[in-house]
This record gives sequence, structure tokens and C-alpha cells, in this order.
Amino acid sequence: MGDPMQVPAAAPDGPRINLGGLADNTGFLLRLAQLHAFEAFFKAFEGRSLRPGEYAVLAAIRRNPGIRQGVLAGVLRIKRSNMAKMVRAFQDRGLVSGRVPDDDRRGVELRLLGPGRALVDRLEPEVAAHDRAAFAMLTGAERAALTALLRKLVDTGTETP
Amino acid sequence: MGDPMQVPAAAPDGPRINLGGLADNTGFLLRLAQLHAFEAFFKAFEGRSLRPGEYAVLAAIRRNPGIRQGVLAGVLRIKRSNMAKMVRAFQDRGLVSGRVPDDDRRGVELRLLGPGRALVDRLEPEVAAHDRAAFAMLTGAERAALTALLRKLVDTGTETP
DNA sequence: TATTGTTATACTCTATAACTATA
DNA sequence: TATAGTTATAGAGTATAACAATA
Repeated sequence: MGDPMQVPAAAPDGPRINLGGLADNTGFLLRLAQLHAFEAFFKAFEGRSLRPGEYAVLAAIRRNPGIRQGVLAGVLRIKRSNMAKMVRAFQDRGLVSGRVPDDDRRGVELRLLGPGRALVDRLEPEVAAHDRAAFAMLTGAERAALTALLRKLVDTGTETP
Repeated sequence: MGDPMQVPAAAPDGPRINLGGLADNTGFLLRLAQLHAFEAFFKAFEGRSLRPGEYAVLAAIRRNPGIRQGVLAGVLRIKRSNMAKMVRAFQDRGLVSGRVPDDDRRGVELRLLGPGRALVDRLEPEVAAHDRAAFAMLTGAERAALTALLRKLVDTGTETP
């Protein structure tokens, strides 16, 4: 099943390595693919002090104003302790507001402030364009197929207990 | 393009969050998917002190006896400094041999020793079975399509300079 | 001078546990 | 007693830089 994967070695035209069963291992391939995605992101947005996770948080708040901090952490698979630190940093930068609702004063509802909304609205097309560029080795149809498969995987595969 | 991704929030049947453009972002989806893959791997192989990267190294040496350490590091996207530590640990456990070739005494050729080969041969079917189980939310055809897409992505997307 | 591997170290991301306050 | 968030800290994984040996 499947051709043995051949990966370029040290030189672009160097010896090619047969990885055997690894070539069919979804987890292994996902690790390499995500490595590529992160490297491309950092290269594209370097010097702007924006990490992929930070953009995801801001974009998610943009689409879900008033989302509870813990719910956001669960959806994006970020530990609540780490989310607290990130949100605090956003608040210090004037990007995000956290409002304690009257009906449950333990929670925090997150919303974007003006500068935060402006930032996300400016970044959104850039991020989308970068994504297309970073995966330009796939055709549009292939990229669509890939995201559809990943979405199905993620939707049922990441439980939030 | 594409339906807005809906991700289960805190409760399995809790409020569903619209992630907007993130739902089409390949990098974001890859991160979540890889998170799932790692969690599943650690759960399946817990108590056996085997990390995904370690298995990948052993399996790669299995298929490419005599592979140079630096080449292996490049293919698996592991820094040579970290590879050195990992190989040393394998040697201490009697799993791997490192031979300095006469024609270039800087290099190290890696091979599996008996116990290392036995370990990989025992693990290989287990790892394959685990991979199927961990991604059982996809059909066999979908999983094949996913690995094919990832392979194309990785093959051209991860340059080893 | 460049390459291979090694060592030591720093850094980032993530994980864990203890705490406060609210429910 | 359970939940939401916070804080501090520990750990894993990865990255960087200096070095020795060899080419």
C-alpha cells in the first residue's frame, strides 16, 4: 500500500532515503507537515512578534465576542493556565477586554477592543494568503481536500473533557 | 468556501464555536491534528519509554542500515546536536551501533544491533495498528488520501539545506 | 576553510499543582 | 464540593554556539 516514501537527504539531489512504514504513518507525516507550517509562518511573520497560537486566539475572539476564556482554551487546546498569561498580555497591549459577567462572577468574557479588531481584520487576509503560499506545493483542490480531511479528524478527534 | 468549522466546546454537546477563517487554515488544522496524534501515541505507548521521534529514528535506521547520522537528522528534521544525544542513548542501551568509515573518519554510520532490530520488528506492526486506531474517525480511503497529501506536502515542503 | 559530530546551554512551549473567588 | 481563573514552577522539546577531529 503506497509507494515507499522518498525524502531528500542532505543535498537537494542527494541520496534518497526509504522510510518504509513511516511513509504511511499519519502521525509521523503530521509532525513533518506541521513543522513545515510553523517554519513558514515564522518566516512570513518574523519581526512582528506574532505567534501562530496568538493569532488563533485573537481570530477566535473576533468571531465569538464574549466567549468565555476557558471555552476558548478548550477549543484551541491551550491549557487554561497558559491562556491566562496570553490573555493578560493582550489586555496589557490594549487588544482584548475581559468582562466578568454578573450571573457568574467566576468567568471572564473576552472581546476585542478597537485596536485588536483592527489588527485581526488586517491580519486575516495576510494569514490566508500566507497559508496558500506556504502550501503552494499542493493544488487548490488538494489543499481543500487536505483541510476537509483535517477538519473531520480534528472535529471528532480532539475531545474537550 | 468551506463550511464554517464547528468545534465542540467544553462539553461534548456544549456550545459550538465558529472559528471562521481558521477552519480553512492548513497550519492551524495541522497543529490540532498533530496534537491529537501525539496524545494518542503517548497514551498507546505509555510506560514503554518510547517517544515518537525515537521510534522514527530506529525505524529509519532499520530501513537504511549504515545511514550517516547527519543525513538521518536532516531527513527526520532533528537537529544534529539533539540527534547525537539520542544516538548515544541508543548505543548505551545496546540498540544501535555507530561505525566510523575509513574513507571519511568524521562521519558515523548507524546500524541496528540485534536487540534494536528485534525491538523495531516487534514495534512496527504495533505502531501501524495504533496509527489506524488513532485515526479511526477517518475511513481507510480517507486515511490513505490524507497520507498521500501529507506525503506530497512533506516531500517538497521540507527542504534540507 | 568546510564538514561531521559533540557538548553545554538557553529558550520556548507546554504541563502540573496549589491557590483564590465564586458557585 | 465543584468550577473558573490565576500564579508559580517544572519539564520536554528544540535551538544556538563553541569546540574537536577530519577533510
